[in-house]
Amino acid sequence: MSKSLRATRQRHAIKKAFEQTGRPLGPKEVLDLASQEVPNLGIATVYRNIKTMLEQEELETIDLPGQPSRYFPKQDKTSRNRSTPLFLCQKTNRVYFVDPSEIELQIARLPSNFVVDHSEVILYGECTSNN
Amino acid sequence: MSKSLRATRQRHAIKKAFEQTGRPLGPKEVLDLASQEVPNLGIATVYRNIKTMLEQEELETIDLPGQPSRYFPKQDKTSRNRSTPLFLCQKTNRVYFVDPSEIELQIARLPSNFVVDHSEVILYGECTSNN
DNA sequence: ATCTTTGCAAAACCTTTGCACTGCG
DNA sequence: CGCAGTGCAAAGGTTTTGCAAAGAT
Repeated sequence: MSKSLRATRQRHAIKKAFEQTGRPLGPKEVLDLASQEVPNLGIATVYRNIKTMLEQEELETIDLPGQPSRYFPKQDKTSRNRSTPLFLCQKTNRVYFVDPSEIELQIARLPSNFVVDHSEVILYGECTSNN
Repeated sequence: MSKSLRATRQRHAIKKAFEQTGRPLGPKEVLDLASQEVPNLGIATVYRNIKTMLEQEELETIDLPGQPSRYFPKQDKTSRNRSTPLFLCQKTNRVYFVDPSEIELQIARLPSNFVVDHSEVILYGECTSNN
């Protein structure tokens, strides 16, 4: 049984931030966005809500090498899996999802004692324009 | 020309720590190991030396999603290939370098406002035997 | 003697926690 | 009301920086 959650302005604003941007957000990004709606929102509240939403499996963690964790609303389990390619804009430090069908990864011969379970592709570059 | 570096006990102990373990180390691990040789070694000195060694390309950064940065002695200073694929054994948590020639990554069409600089491929799986 | 390097402490970050207060149910 | 949730400030944890002193060349 999941524990009772109350509908607060803060929680609503935080969810809205995730839903409206469509890309993984870090706690500070969430704070900035949600603060527009709830001015005195505290960063601790953001952290606590992210933690709760992770426990509820409403969010998933998006980790990139050398980067602090970001979070994103969990999709329908079929629509996206953990090997979705990611694009990190090195200018804005924003992360975007890349259409997996645009990426082809081929693995030839690895040493026979290596068995691959899954893989991850991360693109680094720059995004122009785009608010 | 590279800037002049002095041979200090601290720097020597830090290099030795990397060379003797043969695996990527984090700053705290380096401190613990090198402190055996230089008791009053400070963590700031470790950070500064790692930074210097990175600039000298004596070390390279090994970053994996969701894990703190570790550092590893660079074998070949001429091949500064930051997109070498990595294999993470999920059983031993060890990282191996994968021969890039065994990996082929093709990127079809991205949104026109995304320009890719470089990419990273991480394979997750298991390695058997191979101490 | 010069000038890099060090140790220490403080600062700068990021994330978590304690606590009294707010406000949902 | 009762108690989950919040804001604030303080506390941890990690990495960086300022500065006087140590030490390599």
